[in-house]
Amino acid sequence: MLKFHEYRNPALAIDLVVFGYYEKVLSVLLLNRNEEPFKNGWTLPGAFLQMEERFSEACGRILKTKLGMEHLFLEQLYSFDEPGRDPRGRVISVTYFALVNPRNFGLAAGKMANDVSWHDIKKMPELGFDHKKIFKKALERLRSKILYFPVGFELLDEMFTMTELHELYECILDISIDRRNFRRKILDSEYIIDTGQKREGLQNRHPSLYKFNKKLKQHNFNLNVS
Amino acid sequence: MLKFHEYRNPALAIDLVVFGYYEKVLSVLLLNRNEEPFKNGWTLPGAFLQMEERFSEACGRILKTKLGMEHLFLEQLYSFDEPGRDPRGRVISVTYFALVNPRNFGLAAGKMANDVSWHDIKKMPELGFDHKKIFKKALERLRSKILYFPVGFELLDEMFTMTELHELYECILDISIDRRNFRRKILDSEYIIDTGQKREGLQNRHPSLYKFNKKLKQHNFNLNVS
DNA sequence: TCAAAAGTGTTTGTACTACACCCATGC
DNA sequence: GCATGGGTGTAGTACAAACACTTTTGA
Repeated sequence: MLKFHEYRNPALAIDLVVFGYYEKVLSVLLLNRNEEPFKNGWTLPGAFLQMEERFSEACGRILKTKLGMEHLFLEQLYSFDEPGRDPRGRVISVTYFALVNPRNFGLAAGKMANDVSWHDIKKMPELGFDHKKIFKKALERLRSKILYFPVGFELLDEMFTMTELHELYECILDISIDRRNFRRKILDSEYIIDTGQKREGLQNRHPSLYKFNKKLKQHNFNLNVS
Repeated sequence: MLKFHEYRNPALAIDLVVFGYYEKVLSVLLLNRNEEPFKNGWTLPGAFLQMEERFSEACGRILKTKLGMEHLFLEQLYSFDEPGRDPRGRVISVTYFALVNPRNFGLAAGKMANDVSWHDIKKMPELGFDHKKIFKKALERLRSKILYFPVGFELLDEMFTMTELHELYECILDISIDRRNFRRKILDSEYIIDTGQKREGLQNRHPSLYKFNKKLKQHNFNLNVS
């Protein structure tokens, strides 16, 4: 009897949607391919799953070797199966999305190596394979997740002002939210803690610096925005 | 150069969590295995993905050949990757959950063929592989989904009373919900339409029969229960 | 006329919305 | 003092929770 992997099986790829937030812009990391198919076109970073490898290990491998990143927030997104999605043959793609603060990886200038760069989600180029679809699904997930889970803290510095958090929400959701109501809701939810410190050196009143409340157990908050 | 599928790839299975609701009990379809591993143990129904097959086609194949069912509500759940989850070798499992009205398939008596049967979700046996984990994830998804999506209609007859819908929600969520507030909320949401007909032959007041409003476009309802 | 379930109404409290106003800082 | 954002307060409203009461049916 054959072992399972000796049968013909579809290849299994892991593809990542890595979101970064910097200077009031939400961006995604894209790779410029240097080989066919889609040579010189943009795609999401990805790799084939190794036989003994876990999904999370493959994600870590991609993040580290292709992007130089480690220990990011990762969440499985969806698995894609269209038979024609890769012109080279049948490839199933298990996708994950990741959140990163670009400043933690020295990519703040907006560019990395020649073949990797951040792209404003509002100015996305054409993407190879079915990666546009994957990207859309990831953005949808991020937008719904941020309403009931403190996802934003992965994207900001360890300490941040209320205004920075507010701008992040408005940017991701692409809506405007009343500054004062947002503030009250976030503070009531106990997701963040006032560090007692202030951001200094600004032209006007020095805002309080907050950090994420890591001890919070219950995620009993719902940002009800229309 | 080798084709992708000529490399060693993990096998890819599709496993299904099929929920059925009948006589105020939420159940899951389980298979009694007649071969190793887990011989004579219970598992979720599943199959290996064929090379040219889509996930949804594999789901349809499992539902039809093993369970004699067709055209069910299906939604992708999650993909599982633990290297040890199948003792025979590396197998990735892409899972789906399905909703079915058992009465539509003549399974109302609670039993089917020798090796397939409904199991009350409150009296689940041990499951082979990592299927307990998959089941738990499916139940979790069902419980969260029912709060903002009219998922229940897949489980009931085409026409149903308000009380039947109410009991379904209480059963799935495993909580009690005020009958009158539930009624108002559901009616306000316009998810269901009064057919004008009544259920007759009961010992007391004849309740209205409703059906799902298929024309409803916007899913603007949120059943806020604690 | 009684029991049981269906259907309707009402009070109360909470939480969100939409605002106005004051405070701290650098210039 | 003034411009600019940060921080606080409040009236109005909508909606959900927690109730009581009436109606319809079969026996």
